Parts: sequence; C-alpha cells; structure tokens
Amino acid sequence: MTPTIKDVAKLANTSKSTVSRYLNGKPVKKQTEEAVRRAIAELNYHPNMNARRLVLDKTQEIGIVVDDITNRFYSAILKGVRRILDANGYDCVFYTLGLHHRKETDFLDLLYEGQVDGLIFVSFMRRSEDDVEEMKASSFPVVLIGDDAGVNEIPSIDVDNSSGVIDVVNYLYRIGHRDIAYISGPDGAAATKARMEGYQASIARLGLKLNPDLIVVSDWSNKGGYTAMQQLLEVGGFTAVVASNDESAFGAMSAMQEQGYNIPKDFSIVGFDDIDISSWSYPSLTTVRQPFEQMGSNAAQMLLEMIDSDGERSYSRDLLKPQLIVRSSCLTL
Amino acid sequence: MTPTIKDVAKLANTSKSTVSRYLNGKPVKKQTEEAVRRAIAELNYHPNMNARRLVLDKTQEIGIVVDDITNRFYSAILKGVRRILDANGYDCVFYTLGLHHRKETDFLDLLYEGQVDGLIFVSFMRRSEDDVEEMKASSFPVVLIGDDAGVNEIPSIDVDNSSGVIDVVNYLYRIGHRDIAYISGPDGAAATKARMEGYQASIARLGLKLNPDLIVVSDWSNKGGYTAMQQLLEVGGFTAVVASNDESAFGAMSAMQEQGYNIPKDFSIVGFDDIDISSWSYPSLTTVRQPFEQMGSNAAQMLLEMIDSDGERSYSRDLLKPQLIVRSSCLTL
DNA sequence: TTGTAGGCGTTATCAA
DNA sequence: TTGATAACGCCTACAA
Repeated sequence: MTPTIKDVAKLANTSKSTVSRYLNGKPVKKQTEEAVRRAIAELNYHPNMNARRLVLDKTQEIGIVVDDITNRFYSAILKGVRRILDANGYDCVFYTLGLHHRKETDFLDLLYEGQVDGLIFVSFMRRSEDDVEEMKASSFPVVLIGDDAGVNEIPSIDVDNSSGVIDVVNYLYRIGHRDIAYISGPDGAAATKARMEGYQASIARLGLKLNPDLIVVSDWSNKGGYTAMQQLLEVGGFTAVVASNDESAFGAMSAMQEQGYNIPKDFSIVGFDDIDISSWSYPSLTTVRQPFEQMGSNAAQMLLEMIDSDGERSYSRDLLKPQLIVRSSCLTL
Repeated sequence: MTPTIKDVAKLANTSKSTVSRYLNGKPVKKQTEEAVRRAIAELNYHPNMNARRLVLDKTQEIGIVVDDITNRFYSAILKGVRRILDANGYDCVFYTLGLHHRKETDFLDLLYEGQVDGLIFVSFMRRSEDDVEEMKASSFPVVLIGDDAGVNEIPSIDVDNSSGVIDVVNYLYRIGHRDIAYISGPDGAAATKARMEGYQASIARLGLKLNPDLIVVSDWSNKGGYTAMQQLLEVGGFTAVVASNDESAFGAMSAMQEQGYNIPKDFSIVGFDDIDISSWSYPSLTTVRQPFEQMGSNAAQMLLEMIDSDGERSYSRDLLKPQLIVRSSCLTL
C-alpha cells in the first residue's frame, strides 16, 4: 500500500493534522517537524493530489483546447502559456478537437467536472457566435485566442491582422511600389477578412488604384500560393505581391523562380507569419511577425487573474500588434 | 452550490447509489432511470472528477514531459499521442522542463501523487544513465521517446538514425557519387552519434575512402550549416553532401548559392528530418523522413498497455525506420 | 502548537 | 434492482 498522511503521523508520533500543517507550510514545532520530515522520507510519502483537490475544489491545472494540432503556431503559443503557468505553479492539460468532431463548447464540461480551474480556447478558424455566447454564459474563467465572433464581453486575444498588412503595404509603397498584388487566404480562417481589409484600406489610403485582377484567393498552402502566382503572372501589371501568409509566399516564389524570374529583381514579395524558414530562404523573406508566444503568455496571465479573482472577468479584447521584419525579398525601385 | 449526486438522488426520489449506478452504465430500472435523467438535466449536474479519481485511484490522464518545447517536432509527436489517447478515453497533461531546470525524473512525483496514470518522456538530448535507471526503478508505467542511455529494460521508442543515413548514402552512391561530405550535429543530441556511425559504416561498406576533411561538425542550425559548407567549399573534392538535418542542409544550400553554385548541378545535397519546407524549397530537398507521429502513437499505445496490465512492462526498444524521400536536390552523375 | 472530528463527492460492499 | 454505510486521503474548524 502506498503510504498516506495517517501512516506518516503514526510513524512520527503525531496526528494527521500536524502532518498536514507541515505539508502546507504552517507553523509546527521544530521537534515535530523534524520527526515528520524523517517519517516522510522513510516512507517515501507523497500526498495524494486527488484527495487534496477534492477538498480544496481546486486543481492548479488549466486546460488548453486547440482546434488543429497540426498548426505550426501552437507550439509557440503553448510556450508562452507554459512560461506563465510555471511561474505560478499551474500545470496545463492539453485537449484537441478534430478527431471526434467535438465542439469547443463541449470542453466546458471540464470546468463543471472540476478537472481544470480555467480554459484557454485557441482556434484561428471563424467561431460561431452561439458557441462564444455559450462560453460567456458559463461564467467560468475562460479566454479565447483567435476569433471572438464579434462577442464583446469575453476575454480574448488576437493579432491585429489588419494593421500587419497595412504596415507591409506602406513599406512597399515607401520603397517605390505602386502596383501591388494580393494573395488572400481561405474563407474559414478568421484572419482572412481582417488582412484583406488591411490591404484594401491601405491601398485606398495611399491613393492607389484597387485592381481586382491583382487580388487572388488562395488557401494559405504552399501549393495554393504557387497556383495563385501562376494566375497573377498571366495577368501581369504588378511589381510587388503581398501574400497573406509565408507558406503561400514560398509557393508563389517557386512559381516565379520556375518561370525564370528573379526575386527581388523582377518582383518583390512579402509574407505574413515569420515562420522559421523565412529567414533561411534564399532570398530571405520580408514578412510580418506574429507574436504567438506573447499571445500565449497574455492569455495565461488573463486567465490566472480571473481564477484568482474568483471568476470576475476583465471583459477585454487584446489585439497584439505584429511586427514588420524587413529582409531581402523586396527591391527598392 | 454546485449540485452533487446527493441532490440528484433527492430530486429523483432515489438513493446516491442508484444515481451512481446510472452514471456508470449499470442496470437501473427504466422508470428510475428516467427520473434520474430528468433530475440531472434539471439540476445541470456534472460528476466531480476529483472525487471519482480519489476512490478509483485512477485519473484517465497521462502526462507527457518534453524537454524543449521549441523543438518543431513535438507537435507531430503530440498528434500521434493524442490520436491514441482520444480513442481510449484518456487526456494528456503537458509538462516541460527547461524553465526551472528541472530534471525529467522530478516528474515521477506526478505518478506518486496520483496526478497521472502514466508518463511519456520525450527528449532528443542524451539522457544520463542514472536518470533512466531511476525511471526504471520507479516501476510505474513510463515510456521514453528518444535516448535510452543504453538501459535495456525500459520501454522506449526512437528513430533508427543510423539506418536513415545509410539509406541516403547508398542512394547517393547509386546515382553515381563517390566523394560524399558529411555535416554532423551537436554533441548533446543523442542522434548525432548514430547518424555519424551510419555515415561511416556505409562509406566503409561501399568501399569508399573516408576523408576526415569532408566531415565537419555543426550544430543543426541554419547558420551552422552555412559555415560548415563554407568550410567544405574551401577544402573541395566532393560532389555530394549529407547534412545530418534539414535545417543545416538549407544553411549549406544558402552558402553554395551565395557563391554562385547551382544545386543540384554543381553539388548534390541531402538532409534528414523532412520538415515542411523541404518540399517547398527550390530545389526541393531529398531527405529522410522521421516518423514522428508514429513515434507518438506507438509510445501512447505501449503506455496504455502497461497501464491496463497494471504496470507490467514490455521491456522493448522500438526503433522505427525512417523513410528516404527523393526530391530534386541531387543530380545523377 | 497540537489533536479530535467532520466533511469533500464519489464508488463499492452487502443486505434487503 | 435498491439503499444504507463505509471507505478513498486530505484539509480545517474547534477545542484543548
């Protein structure tokens, strides 16, 4: 049998309560403390967390539910989350939907069941308003990363996608480009709309003409970027391209290189994300860096505050500014 | 107050035991079942998992402890793990060392404390024999991914690194290369030695001469591959290079391209890992694909079996064969 | 500073 | 098929 607090007490010649107090750092006489310590060591005693959680009604665990584990960004988010949790003595249970087609809201049960003290939902797909309302209604500590479906009074964190694209278009304008094509993303992604709006807004603000032929919808994949660029190349009439993510930017670059074009001499190109290869590639890719790790740590911070304040919510949407990273895929005209 | 099983019983005009039975799918009379179901719905009752875990001494959770969350491979491993766990009703708690310089063995406490039913340790660094012996001694359900420090009787899973490099050297030989350079990895990584051995063994087996000048030690980084290649280019006398990972292969490619060389016309190059860019790059990279997802699912499978068989261990080391992926970075001579 | 006693929400045993 | 009752291992008044 694995030893319990009772066994320790017996061996140390004292009571369960005293051992418990010792374990929780409450005042205990030097002498008994020593005896308890020895008993614990001798028995190789470890407290049973499930018993503790039952009485405390607190797990010191938060859950993170992720919609698509394949997404390359989640490890950075997780890293940020872990940093905050580690510093506060929390652990992190990892859930994914997808396989069983579960909905995000199904995971609210974890809160009801006392399995976790709070939940971070991360998805960059578009959320349904109903789902977000349900999370809000649950009145448990919950924070969203990604889309908030326009629901205001729920804590959420996202990248300011529109501002990222605006930065990048402004940059291209500054170095002389006037005819700027755009490779958009998939409809299901929440960021697609915001990035497109950023593109259109900055084109307008700079007094450039918006040429619909220079906008092509893709799916953020490498292959998608490749075909999108083939399309653009047939149309022509541009000197620079904004790809709405790095992966499709690389696909676009392949298409151009295959047709014998040189980057950046013939065309300038920028991406969005700053994935690791963007700095390795030849030429390296000018892009917009997403602050994933910070999204994770901010989310964890908010969640922990809600947990500590006993569920009181701060009702804020935190839009983090992405950062323009200038490298060598653009030519100054 | 959140409702308990007792409240449900009262409302359904029955006893706690009956409700408990209903919850666990044991036979209950149709009539009472209906009453219980209604009571549960009306009260919005959810069972308290911590109470259940206390009496069952079982959490239905396994822990995965990862040494370096930055590592790009962990999400694939995690995906494999999750697939198996999902199918078996287990959840997955995620731990990292690193931040507080904790050792892997510190996490054995999670088992003692009843927080998880089993543990998967994943690290591609070299493990100390002492640590692995300690895991083995604990006699809890535990499986290692990566190094096993030569300890035989502990379940572990790894890639057959040596065989991967052998495949790739044989391939280069087959298409006509005889002077094959090698860019090695960092000393701390467990795979470095095995891959180097694969290189040396196949060079010997093919009757080629082993030229020490064509072996350069690097650190698996992009920049490391870049400088390694500069070094090799000064020496010269090779037609192909084996980089011991993809990232350094790309660094090497940059160095060659910067000096005006064409790949594969001037030099052939292969990598190891098959990270996503390897298929996007121009030219795309011939490499060795690591079966990360399968490593995860195999590990989870082994662990679950150990848990079900009440801790009995299968004492096996599972070496998965990596797969040669031929793309366009090599020229047939 | 210490010990006694009661309770946390389940499941499991045993009679009925 | 059901209902008392006793665990499970811990924490926390309360009294000493």
